[in-house]
Amino acid sequence: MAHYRPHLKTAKDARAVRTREALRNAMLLLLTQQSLDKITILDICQTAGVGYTTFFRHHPSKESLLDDVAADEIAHLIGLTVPIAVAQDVRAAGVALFNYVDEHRKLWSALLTGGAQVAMRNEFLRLSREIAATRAHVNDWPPADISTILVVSSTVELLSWWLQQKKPLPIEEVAAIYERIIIYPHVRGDRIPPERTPRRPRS
Amino acid sequence: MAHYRPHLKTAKDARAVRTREALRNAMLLLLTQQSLDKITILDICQTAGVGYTTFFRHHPSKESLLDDVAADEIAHLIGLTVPIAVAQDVRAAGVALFNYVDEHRKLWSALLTGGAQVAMRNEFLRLSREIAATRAHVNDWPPADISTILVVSSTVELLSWWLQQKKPLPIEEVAAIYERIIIYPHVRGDRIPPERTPRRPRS
Amino acid sequence: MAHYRPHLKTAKDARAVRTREALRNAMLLLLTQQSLDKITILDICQTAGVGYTTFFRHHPSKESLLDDVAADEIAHLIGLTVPIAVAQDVRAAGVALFNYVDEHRKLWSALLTGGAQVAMRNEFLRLSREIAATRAHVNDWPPADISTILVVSSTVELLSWWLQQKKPLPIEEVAAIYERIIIYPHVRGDRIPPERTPRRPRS
Amino acid sequence: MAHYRPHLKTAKDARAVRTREALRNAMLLLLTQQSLDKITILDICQTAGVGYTTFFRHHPSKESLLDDVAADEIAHLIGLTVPIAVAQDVRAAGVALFNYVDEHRKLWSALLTGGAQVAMRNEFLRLSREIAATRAHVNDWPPADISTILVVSSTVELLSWWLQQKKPLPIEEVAAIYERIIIYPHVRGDRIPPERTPRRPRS
DNA sequence: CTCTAATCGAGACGGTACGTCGCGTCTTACG
DNA sequence: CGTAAGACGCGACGTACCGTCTCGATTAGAG
Repeated sequence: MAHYRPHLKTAKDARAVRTREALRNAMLLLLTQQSLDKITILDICQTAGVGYTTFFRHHPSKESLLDDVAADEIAHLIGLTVPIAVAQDVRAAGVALFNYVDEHRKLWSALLTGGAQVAMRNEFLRLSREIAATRAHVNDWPPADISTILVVSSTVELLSWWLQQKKPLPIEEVAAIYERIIIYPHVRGDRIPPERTPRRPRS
Repeated sequence: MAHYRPHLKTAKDARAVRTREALRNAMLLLLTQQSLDKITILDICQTAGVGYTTFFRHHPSKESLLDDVAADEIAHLIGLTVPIAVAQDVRAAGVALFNYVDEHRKLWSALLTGGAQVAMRNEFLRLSREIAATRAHVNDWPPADISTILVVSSTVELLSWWLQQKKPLPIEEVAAIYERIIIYPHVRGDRIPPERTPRRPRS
Repeated sequence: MAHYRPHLKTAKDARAVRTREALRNAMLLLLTQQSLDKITILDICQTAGVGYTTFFRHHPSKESLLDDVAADEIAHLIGLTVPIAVAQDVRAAGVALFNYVDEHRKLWSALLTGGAQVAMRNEFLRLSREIAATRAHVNDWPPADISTILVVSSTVELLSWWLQQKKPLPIEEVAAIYERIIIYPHVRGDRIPPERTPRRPRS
Repeated sequence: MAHYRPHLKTAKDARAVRTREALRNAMLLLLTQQSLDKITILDICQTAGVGYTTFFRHHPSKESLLDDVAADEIAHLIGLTVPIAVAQDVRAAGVALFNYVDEHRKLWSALLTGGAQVAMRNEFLRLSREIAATRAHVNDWPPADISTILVVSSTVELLSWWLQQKKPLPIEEVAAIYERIIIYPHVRGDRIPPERTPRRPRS
């Protein structure tokens, strides 16, 4: 967690805990209403019923607070899907992913459609890279880093799009998109060197 | 009026043209040095040798100037690739795309790696949607809009990544990624309904 | 007259004359609506139906235009009253003064109650000093200059006040104030002891 | 809120008090050097060693600061003279007035000859009207309001003139002008026949 | 159960950038 | 080819928000 801890011994002070909670809720509430960079620290404090200075006792910036809110969630999400994906069941991983987001739809709507999408993408990417670094690369093509980038950014885009739909696609369908469009092209076997790739797939 | 918009009939006033050009160049120069939101309107004006107020006679905001710079370029890029892609030659379209960007590497580095990536993605998306709206959808799955979003955002991510590499991949290779990872999953014929998709491609 | 003459040969150009007239009228109109320093040159030009640049062909500043409007009027006013006052008939001078202003009430209201009062006071003072300089001082006490200042500023204040009254005092009465309160203390020549003056002129 | 008004309860905050004092002093210093409307808010802040924004936390405008500076002084001045004048000793009131101004010559020079004369006249008039409203009118002629206006504006003119003289008149003399020319015509109570007043004090 | 020290709220402060307005100059296009 | 339109540089304004700081009130733990 990236937040600033004013005094180590007060980290579990009841008041401090309450303040932190209020700040997180305020951030989430405001994210449902306006874009991250339209939200001012003063807004957050007033929404949270917390003094302006107090904010800085806990976070050096808005982004830090957002990370505080988001990091846990993202870590959870990743922890939910990666193991399944590793076990080669991409379809099940996708379903788990969208199920989880659906169950916390309000939270994720705030995080992904409320103007924090870019920050979320970056945090997501950061965590994903950490995980990717610990694992052997099953494929050397495409290069690992661009794969991570494309998977993460596309996943975020898909989630964001899905959450914004008035009549969202059934989980089955969006998970299929996730699997077929986003993940599948990357995990496909290494049998097709680009230069031998047929120009038109179906020919 | 919020800002003074030069009259249409003076749009070809030599001074105004010169000023606009200076602003565009200044923006591009500054984008190579720092992120968009670190760039100050005053910075732009001083770089361009233009009065602060004059900026607002041409643009209501930095973003507007960036759009002005970017829209032409993006339109050009799209105009370069779409026709080829329509002609079913995705590989050639990719090569044309990366060739063009490579030939204007400095400009595109500024636009994509200088902190304006998000704005570029949005402008790109806007233009792409306009084009998509004019064309019949060859596939109804995945839904057209998410396809557009994923293609555009992934393309921007790939370009951005490619431009940032110290030793960039050869155009052939990056075009292959573009074709195989980004485009191909969307244009693939209806021969592989999701439910029949083998869970493990190589099995 | 203090205005800037762009081209000597155009001084009597019909168009130039028309423009000057339009500017003067616009100034007077605007003075009835707002204070002098709220009036912008652009306001004047638009009201006059004259190009912005054109203003500066005739006047270097708003104040110059105001002087142009006012100087003649003030000179006229002074020319009307001074001779009578010199002839020792202060009462008649006052009546003449207020009669003239009353006959041009609209103009003078603009000049004195429309926010140009200070400028008018200064212009009035300037002209009065010129006249005072040409005349022998009948009294050496109080010092001539402060007498001029007090008479001019008080006269302007009285006129301004009178013009702003919803139910203005009859000319007879205001002329009495002018005579008894403003002029008399300065020209006092012992012949009219103030205590014999009826407190209310008509009594 | 247009500008931030420090809360009443913080009115005695040491920092705020220090800032206000610095602003007042800066205003007075600058008034000795240039006209009020040549003085920039930035000038004031830099002279006071105060942040630009901070100015607006205390005053909505330069004029407001000037009033702040002036109101106390004017109130003091009025408080000094009115009681004596009420006690019918106009001469003593005048002497007290000019004595006080003389003792704070630097301050009053700034206020009256530094380009703030009009603002001072208005503030003076405002306060005088408040006082006049509380008192019975000894005379019904001339009308009370024009009397107040003439006395105030003439007093301000006289003070301003006096302070600008290279060789100022002795207090005795200027107080005589004040009494004979400005006050006497209004309070005329028959007891001090003007013709007995020495035309030149020393004669 | 008080007294002292920490911690909180409130917000004053210096600062940077913004977008606006008006001025007076200077260039340009048009009749 | 002169004149009216208006683009321009400039400087001041007033606002918003930032992050730091000072202050007074509240509270908690030590005596």
